[in-house]
Amino acid sequence: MQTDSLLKRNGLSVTESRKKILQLFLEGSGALAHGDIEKKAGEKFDRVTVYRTLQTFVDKGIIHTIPSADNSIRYALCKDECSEGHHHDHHIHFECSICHTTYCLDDVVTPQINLPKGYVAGHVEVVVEGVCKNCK
Amino acid sequence: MQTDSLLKRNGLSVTESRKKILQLFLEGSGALAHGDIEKKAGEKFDRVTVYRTLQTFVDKGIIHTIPSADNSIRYALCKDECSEGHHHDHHIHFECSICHTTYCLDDVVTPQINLPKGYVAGHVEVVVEGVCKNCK
DNA sequence: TTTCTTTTGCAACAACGTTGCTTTTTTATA
DNA sequence: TATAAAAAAGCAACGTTGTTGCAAAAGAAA
Repeated sequence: MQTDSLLKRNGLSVTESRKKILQLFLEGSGALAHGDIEKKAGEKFDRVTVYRTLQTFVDKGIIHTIPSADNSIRYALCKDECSEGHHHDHHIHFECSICHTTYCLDDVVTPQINLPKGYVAGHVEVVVEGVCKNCK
Repeated sequence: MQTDSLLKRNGLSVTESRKKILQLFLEGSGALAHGDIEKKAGEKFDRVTVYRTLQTFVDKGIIHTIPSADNSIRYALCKDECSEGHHHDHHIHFECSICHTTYCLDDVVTPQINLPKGYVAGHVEVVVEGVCKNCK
């Protein structure tokens, strides 16, 4: 099973909730917010478990967070380069203003930004809002 | 008074709370989260008033929101080009990972992003995380 | 000043997120 | 495969954040 090996590879014990939540990320195309997961998991798990599982996955580099301007952080699967305590999500994110799906555009890398003197750049987040290919 | 005319120019009645909150934005350099405002306004206003005032300011194009990955939207003053229902904040934002101040870098415009076929870009948000000039 | 309109504050509530602790599940090991 | 140790889940309780309806207060207009 795909989920089992992914969990084991990251040094996590294999539990029902972790498998289920990971499955949701693997089968869906878009990013998921905490609320989406609670709904899709079908009242099967406690809210607390969902919070803790998401946190664990972020810590292990299995998923990453996507910033938003509406106070609802979304999460999406990381590609292979991520590992514990070290995210490498150099791609940009796209939010469809019609269907509200959030996509990781893995092939579009974040641009180089020229900052004013004195500022040192670390991580760059780019979120593009617009209309996705399914909603045109 | 600066605040009064700014409010009037935007068709808003001049009230104590609006003046005070606007003042906070005018005198500070960084962006403010709802919580910051509640603290700085010194228990003078009801939480609800702060929420409603911020919403009103956003609607009128006086302030704009800055997305974040930590569930705490920040707000900052718009430049003159913004108006009701029409924000023009084409600048990028910078979050210092040491002092946690969020700056609007008004002179750095958002880059052009090449999206995959089928995606139509609307607004582009760029948030750079790093070390600011005061914390180096 | 008086009237009308807008905004504020309050109360109540709903959603979101966290923590400590007990029970259950998973893992490791015999 | 049975058992002990470790890890995770569930539960309850709580604090914070954000929303709504309505009465009281403040601001605008005349």
